[in-house]
Formats: sequence, structure tokens, C-alpha cells
Amino acid sequence: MTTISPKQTATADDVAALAGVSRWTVTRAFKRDASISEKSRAKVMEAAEKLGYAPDLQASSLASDRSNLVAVLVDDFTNPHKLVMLERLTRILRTAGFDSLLVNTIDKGDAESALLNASQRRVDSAILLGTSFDDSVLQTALGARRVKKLIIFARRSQHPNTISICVDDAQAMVQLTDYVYEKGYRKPMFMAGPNTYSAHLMRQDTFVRRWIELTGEDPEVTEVGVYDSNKAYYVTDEILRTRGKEDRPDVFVCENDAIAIGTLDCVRHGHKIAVPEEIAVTGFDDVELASNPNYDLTTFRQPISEMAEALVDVLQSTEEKSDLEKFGGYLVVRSSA
Amino acid sequence: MTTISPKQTATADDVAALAGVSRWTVTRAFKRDASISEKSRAKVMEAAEKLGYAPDLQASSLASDRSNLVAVLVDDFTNPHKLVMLERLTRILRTAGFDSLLVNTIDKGDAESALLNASQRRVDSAILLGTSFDDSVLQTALGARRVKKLIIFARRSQHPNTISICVDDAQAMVQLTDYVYEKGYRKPMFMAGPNTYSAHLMRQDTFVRRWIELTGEDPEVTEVGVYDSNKAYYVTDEILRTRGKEDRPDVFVCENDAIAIGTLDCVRHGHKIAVPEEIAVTGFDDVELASNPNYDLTTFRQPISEMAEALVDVLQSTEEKSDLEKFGGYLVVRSSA
DNA sequence: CTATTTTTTGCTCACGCGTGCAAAATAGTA
DNA sequence: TACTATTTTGCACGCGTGAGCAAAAAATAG
Repeated sequence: MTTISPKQTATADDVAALAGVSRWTVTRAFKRDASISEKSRAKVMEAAEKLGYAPDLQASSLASDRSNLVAVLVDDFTNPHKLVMLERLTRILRTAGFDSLLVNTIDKGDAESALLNASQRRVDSAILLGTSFDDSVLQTALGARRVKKLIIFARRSQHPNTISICVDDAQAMVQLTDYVYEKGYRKPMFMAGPNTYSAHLMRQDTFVRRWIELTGEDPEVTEVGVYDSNKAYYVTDEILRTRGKEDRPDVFVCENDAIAIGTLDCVRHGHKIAVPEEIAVTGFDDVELASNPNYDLTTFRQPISEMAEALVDVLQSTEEKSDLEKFGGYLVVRSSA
Repeated sequence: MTTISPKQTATADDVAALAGVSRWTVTRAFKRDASISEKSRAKVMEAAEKLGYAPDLQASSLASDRSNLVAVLVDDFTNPHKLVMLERLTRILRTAGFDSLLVNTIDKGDAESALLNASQRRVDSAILLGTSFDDSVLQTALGARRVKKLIIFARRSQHPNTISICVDDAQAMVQLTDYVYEKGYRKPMFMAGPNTYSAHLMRQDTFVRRWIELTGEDPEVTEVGVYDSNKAYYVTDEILRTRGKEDRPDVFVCENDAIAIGTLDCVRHGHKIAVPEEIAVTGFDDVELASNPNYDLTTFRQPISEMAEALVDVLQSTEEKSDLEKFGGYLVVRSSA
């Protein structure tokens, strides 16, 4: 490691001068399969090392029209599961040579400007790692110039010109519903998250439909409204306080783990009700806490790494496709249901 | 919103042509306090709107040597508190006109290359949102050219040429220690996280020193080694199982909330021990879950938003300073201790 | 050893914008 | 109205690189 950092950053020209070659030879030395002799590549690399040179990606993307930069839009920072996704995504993207711009789109008003800004950075594509995005956001994203691809990760959209990469929610929820049914539960209550189209389509609707198929009866549904444990706790508390023992559900089917955790806490500790003997709880996502001995939550795991790999494939493919890739996850059976 | 998106992105030249001015006038129209008449700015803006033009930040930073891009390095994605920090940081940075490059530095080997890569993007500065970074990482960061400022957020480093923005941990831990002492606990056990210099300095050492000041006795310290609830659960379990009632601590002072949550779960539910009557627990950070009725954790809150604002100030100031800014947080007293 | 093919190298032009200065336009003054 | 002070505009040049082609060098064939 050089101890003295040069005042000015070295450029390809500097390296070329030191190595006694032309600037373009330097460029080639840093390009994977360029036509260059081993001898001059070695010379260049040695000079580059000496000067601490590394190609300037800004200038590179300006000249080449490929930035190897993607914008990752996140609109929910309360779900620890998002952290896991972010971790996997950034790592796999990095391995594939992409850098990630993290764009916070919590504030609806800000979403547009943030997105516009990302497009000003010439991102190769925008990835929606969102829960409750709606079509207006998609419209903005597509309206923004320079954003070549719009990818919906871990959610699904019918919007044209977008690519969705997600778990097959319908299949997943059917699997979970069947499990609940087979375990003998007959008074389920679905705990729903944010009331957005995509989330609805995915889990709630599938559950309701499947339950009707199985039993011919409408299952109960409660709106929690957000993916928040504390909120779920209070909503659950409300239900348990206002109902007699006979009216209570025998299983809470929660739209995700965040809700399930709040619900489980309330059932077991808030009301001292035995789980799963008296009331069972299921989640969705398999967050870290779900495996905690005090929750030990029956839930559904998405194959995030596989999905991230698929994402990279999409990024690297040149063909423009509007597509939907569905992955099969698996039910994680633990003691909560 | 334009329905038909133009095939080619509009440039300042296009706008200039349409507005009947020179390209530089277009540039000025988009610059905050440029010398330009209201009339021509209006003309330019109208033309820009029509063409869907927005300045290209890549080209801009290439020409101006300011990118308004920062790299945020994160090496721990298991702590939900990190999510909160990320959210605040990205939002406040965005408001101040900065975009954030999220760099995953979990893999030590990858840290260097990721950092180098970030520097190739001409980031204005690198922000370490880390727990267990060590000096080698700092060295790499500083060695990387183009990274003008290195900022340590929510941690502290003695490393020269860095700027630390953090809560005054010494003062915070003294405050917490005093609280524990005043509450009458006399057999504390400190649950420590990763064994890195900065983390040690911060909380563990302060606790130990203060406890000795108060009582003249060395407090017990247990290495959990990571900021992970599950690990903390098992470590705590080990302690409680192998000790008789008399040998047990009367309070677990945990280095952060992640550890505290695992410990609390184990004490209360794993061993059915009353909290705080028999054994108390304290944390640090005030994560979302800490306020959950089932944890209700006594902890310490960092003023993250204030700290993020200070960060922006540092970014915007031109003077090169190697500095340390300390913020006072506050003790959040709940029922766990 | 010469002619031909293949590999390697250098170069022109372009990417989209900012800086700093000089020219032009406008406002202000007597 | 003529002249100066001030604001506004235009321009040459540079930022660091990539694409594609032409020139040079090396390898191969005859």
C-alpha cells in the first residue's frame, strides 16, 4: 500500500506515460477480453500499481453509456426482512460488478424526485424492493429517461414494461393454507398488511380463495394496515379483549413475520394463551427473529439468493423483456402452528 | 407527464436549441444562484419541461469534480437499528442533495474492493456505518484516492484524518451505569459484542471503569462476540444453566439492544425468571422492538437525526478537518431494569 | 526471404457538462 | 444623449474515458 497518496488522482494518461504506451493500451489492459499482448498488459499493470490508478467509472459510463449502477428503491425500513434482502442484493450485485444506489422512497412526495435523481445518475436499472408501491410510482419510474429496466423484486406487478422477480405467492399461500387446514384449524383470521394492490393480490386474496375452496366458508380478515409488530400487537389485543373464548380464532394467519411476531407476543404473553395449543400463528418471510426460540414461528421462506441471481441475469441480458419470474420457496414448520 | 418518451435522452444542447439560447444559459438555469435573467430562465425551463430534460449528474461531476455522491459502508445487516440509521441517513442526505451508494462490507476480503470501487465512482466521501470495522479498513479507505472525507458514524475512531460523529458513549454509559447502581443492582454482568477496538473503548471499558469507581469491584464480563439475539440467547442460557441461584447476576448490562433482546428472552421465557424483580436487563440503541410491550427494555437512545444533520454539515463544509463530534443521547427507562 | 494473414497499437471523435473570462446587452447617471 | 457600471450571455477548453477504424508490428505461409 502506498503511504503517500498523490495529490492528484492518476489518470490513464499518467499510467500510459509511465508505462511507455498509449492511453488506449492502458484502457485495454483493464478490459477483460481486449486485444492486448501479455507483455504490455504487465507493463501497464505495474505502472498502474505504482501510481495507484484505477479507471474512473464516471468517465467510463459517460463514454460508454453503461453505468453498472442500479438504483434500489426501498419504501419500508421497519421490516428486518428488508435488511436481509438488501444484504443479499448488494452483495450479489457487487459480485456481478454492479454498485447500488440506495433510494429512500418512504416519503411519497419524495419518491418522484428521488427517482428522477437516480435517473440523472444514469442507472442501468431501477429495482423496487418495495411493499406498498403503487402504479403512480411505476409510471414515474418509467417516465424517467435513462432508466432502461424496471425490476420489481419480491413483489409482483402487472404493469407492462416491468420485470417481476418474486416467489410464487399464490402457490406459497396455497401451501400454507393447506397446511393450516390439515393441521385441523377451522377458525382462521388473516392479519393483513398495507392495503395496496400488489400485496393484496399476493397473499390475502389467495388465502381467502383457497380457504373457501377448502371449507366453503369465508375466513375472517383483519386489517393491520402496516407491517409493524407493535401495531399488530395492539390490533390483536383488541380482538382478544373484545371477544369471548368461543369467538376467538384458532389460528392467526399473518401476511408477514413482522405482523406475526406482534400477534404472537400478544397471544402468548399479553393474554397468556398457549401457542399453538389454543391459538396458533403463522407468518411469511422467515426473518431472523422467527427462528428465535421464543417465537419459533411457522412461516414461509423466499429463496432470496436465487432470486438475486436471477436479477443479475436480467440486468446482464440485453434483450428488452417484460417478464415475470416466479420462484418456489418452502414452508418452514416450527412450533407456532 | 409526457406519454411518449423520446428515444434519445435530451441534452443541454437540445434544450438550448429549442429555447433559442446557448447551452451555457441552460446550465445556468439549473444552477441555484447563477447570474441569469428571469426571462431566459423561464424560456429554458419551459423548453426543458417539453423535452424532459434533466442535467446529467455523471457528466456534471466529471466536469466539476464534485459528485454529490457518498458511499455508505455497512458491515452488519442483522441489527434492525442499522435499518433505522440507514433510513434517516439516506433521507437526510437526499434532502441535502446527496445520493447514497450502499456498500456491503460484510465480507472482509470484499471490503477493500468494494471501497476501491466506490472511490472509482468519485464519491465525495465515505461513511462508515459500521460496528466492527478495524484499522485496516480505515487504512484502505484512506488509501483509496478520490475519497475526500472519511466519516465514522455512530462509532468512534482515533484514526487520524477521519471524522467521527457519535453519541458521547462514555457519558452515556456512565449515565446508564449510574442508573443501574442507583437502582440497587450489585452483581452486574456486561454482555459484550464483537471484540473490536472501537466497540470496546466505547461501552465495555466505560462500564467496567465506572463500576469500579462506584463499588471498587470488577464487574463480570461475558463475550457474546456478535450483535445477534439468538447468539445472546444461547450464551445467556449457558450462564443461567451452569450457575446456582446465588452466583447469578442480578442485572445484564448489554452492549446493545440486539444482545439485550436475546438475553431478556432467555431470562424471562427460557428460564421463567421474573424481570426485573430477580434479574434485570438493559440495552443500548432503543431499537423498535425495545418498546414492544413484551420487552419494554430500559435502553439508551442516540439522537440519530441530529447526528445525520451534523453529518450533512460536515459534507458541505469545505474545510478539511479531522474531528470528533459527540452528541448527548438520553436514557430511556422502561420496565426491564 | 517475400507476401499474406493476424494480432496489437494508436488515433480521431464523441460523451454531457462546468469553469473562467471576454463580449454583448442592459441599467443607471448626469 | 453620451457615458459608465452592472448584469447577462457566449465561448474555448477541459474533465477521463470508450468505440471503431487505420496504421504498425508480429506471426504464418509459401
